[in-house]
Amino acid sequence: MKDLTTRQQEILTFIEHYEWRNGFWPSIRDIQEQFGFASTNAVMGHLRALEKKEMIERIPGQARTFRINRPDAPEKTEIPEDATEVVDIPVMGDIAAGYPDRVEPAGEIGRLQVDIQSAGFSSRRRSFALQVRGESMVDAEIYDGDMVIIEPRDAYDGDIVAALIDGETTLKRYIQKGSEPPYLKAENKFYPELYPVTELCVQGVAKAVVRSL
Amino acid sequence: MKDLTTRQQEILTFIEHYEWRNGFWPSIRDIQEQFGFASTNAVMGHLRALEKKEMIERIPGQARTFRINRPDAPEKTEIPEDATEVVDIPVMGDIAAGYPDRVEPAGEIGRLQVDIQSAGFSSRRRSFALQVRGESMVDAEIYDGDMVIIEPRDAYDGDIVAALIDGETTLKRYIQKGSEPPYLKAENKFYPELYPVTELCVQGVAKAVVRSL
DNA sequence: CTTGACAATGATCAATTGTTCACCTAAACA
DNA sequence: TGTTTAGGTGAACAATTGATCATTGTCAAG
Repeated sequence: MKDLTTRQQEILTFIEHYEWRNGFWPSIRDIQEQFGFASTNAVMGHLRALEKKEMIERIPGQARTFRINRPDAPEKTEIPEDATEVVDIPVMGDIAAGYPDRVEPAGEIGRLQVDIQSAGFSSRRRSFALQVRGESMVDAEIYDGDMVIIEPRDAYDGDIVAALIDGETTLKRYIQKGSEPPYLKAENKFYPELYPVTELCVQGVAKAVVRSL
Repeated sequence: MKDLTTRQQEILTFIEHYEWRNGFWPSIRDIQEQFGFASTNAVMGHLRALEKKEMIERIPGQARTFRINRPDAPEKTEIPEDATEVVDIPVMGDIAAGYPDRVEPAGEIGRLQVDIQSAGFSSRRRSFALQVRGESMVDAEIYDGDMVIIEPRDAYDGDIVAALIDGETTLKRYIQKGSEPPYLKAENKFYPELYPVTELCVQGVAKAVVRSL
């Protein structure tokens, strides 16, 4: 929290508090009412400011769609004093690092606990884990049976991603040069590159690999 | 999960999954698109069914306002094997069990860990805790300094509630007989009953009391 | 004295989004 | 055979809700 004016801080707090109490985000007019503004535009101004300062994200034109950028969690009051910071991540299924696959089933099949420092990924984002099947990423040191931790977001060139390609999911490196259409590349010379026929939809970017020994 | 048809289960799963991935709830048309329905009404039918079966709650007319009634959590895979199930609840301030009070400050001032079985409250709802000040609830075995765990929801007659009455908050028993206007009652004969002048707004229902010994 | 960030009014517009009406099919049921 | 339940189409409607225009005022910095 740097550079926020009092009002902006108040608005941000209200938005977070509202979500926490209600389970969904407030509308512009909910905020307006809370602060007694006579115009929705007062809220809009503050939201724009908060967005410019990267405290929140929104989806233009869509109702009640906020995302709060917590500046890498104030790391709560660490009551579970036992160890280093550990996050508890749901395992959502498995994913093929090989040839593309049926769409992985939704739903949680287990949980994985990861030490946050050693895994090298930071925030309490909505990450999830997938178990890798196949050998197509071995040159990137990702082996059959490993767990990859996926952070849902857009990919940049070179990221390793979980992607939906032509209706099937797979774990591959994401390649996008200039304005050319992106494609997927295996990290194993025995596997081919994958060019999407109809669609290529990135589900998330791999942030860490966990291997149980 | 009882009595849900396949379709209804699919819809419910999608809604939960969408929230988990995006941080906000889907619109009707988001769901429609996902399942390839030609009409939003197909979704409406299922939502009505899910609501009748009390799997979800919604706020009529408002956008993206879901609430999922998890049938008392499948109590996840208990990886933290150390003890009995413990929940970690934020302490949001204190509350007067006495005469009504200034509005309690927003924001977390500490954390409380509670054994879930012994506290007798179940789900991972959005509960929070408040520290009690005052003696007005002593006949209900709630004493000065106790922590009450509040579950945000509407109150029924007889519930002990954290309520905002005429702009001030207090912890009292909520009385509503028939269609008469509700009022608040202390559990201590030396304290009067409280009838709202302008407003009576229930902030949540007390589900448990925790007393550190 | 002007510039610029911050805060807000008031009115209006347009898109998103929930809701409803009428009507249809197929399976299950009694 | 009629009836109910689940699942769906298609069109239209209206409320919610986000976005934008023009304007006003304050206050501190240059």
